[in-house]
Amino acid sequence: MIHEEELYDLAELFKVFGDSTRIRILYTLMDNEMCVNDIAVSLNMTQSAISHQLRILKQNKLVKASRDGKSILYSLADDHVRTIIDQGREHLEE
Amino acid sequence: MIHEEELYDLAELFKVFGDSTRIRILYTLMDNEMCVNDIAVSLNMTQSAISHQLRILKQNKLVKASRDGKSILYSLADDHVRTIIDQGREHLEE
DNA sequence: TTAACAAATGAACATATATTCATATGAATA
DNA sequence: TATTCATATGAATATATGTTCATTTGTTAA
Repeated sequence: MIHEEELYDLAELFKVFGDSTRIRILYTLMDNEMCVNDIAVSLNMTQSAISHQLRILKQNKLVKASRDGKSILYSLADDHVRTIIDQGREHLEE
Repeated sequence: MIHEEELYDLAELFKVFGDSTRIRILYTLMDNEMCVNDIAVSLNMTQSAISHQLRILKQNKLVKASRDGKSILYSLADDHVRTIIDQGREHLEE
């Protein structure tokens, strides 16, 4: 049984996955952790745009950050990210 | 390996789940199939708003429709809907 | 065949949100 | 400690999208 409030939280969570920039960031981080600027270069977007989206991903506990010298390395927070993406892919494959 | 285009499709799919009205509709349909008006009453929304959202859900193959007398019954298209929602819930539970 | 009714549609509006641009922040290292 | 550099932030703008309202569509049942 799901409560009304939980459904809103669920929608919020999926909304985070429902943006191409964010999901490309998540995909980029699937292989290895990366710093903000490298992600920006990799996705051919500005540092600012990536930083804004990383904040949302971090708020929703989909990525985590750790400092490495001057840079901050981002990586996937846990395996749910992969699982949720995989389920989505399975749905699309039909 | 995921292609760029597939990532856009994934974002589109999750965008569908990322709206509270749509996810409430999906949740409502988890128990049993329902007609448009009953969904509207159940969620305390207009028939039009529900119909608009059902169209998006149908386009993305998350629900399917079948006629029953004057009404049209909607139901979940397949088990991926449940699985994706369940994965989202698991993430939230932490 | 036609009246009635449920659902679908389209335009308009309001709101949410992604990106840009300029700038601030803050930790590292010289 | 001062400077440098990567990242974060805030305001502004443009765009996307959800709901409403009025109306149309299309099927059922009389």
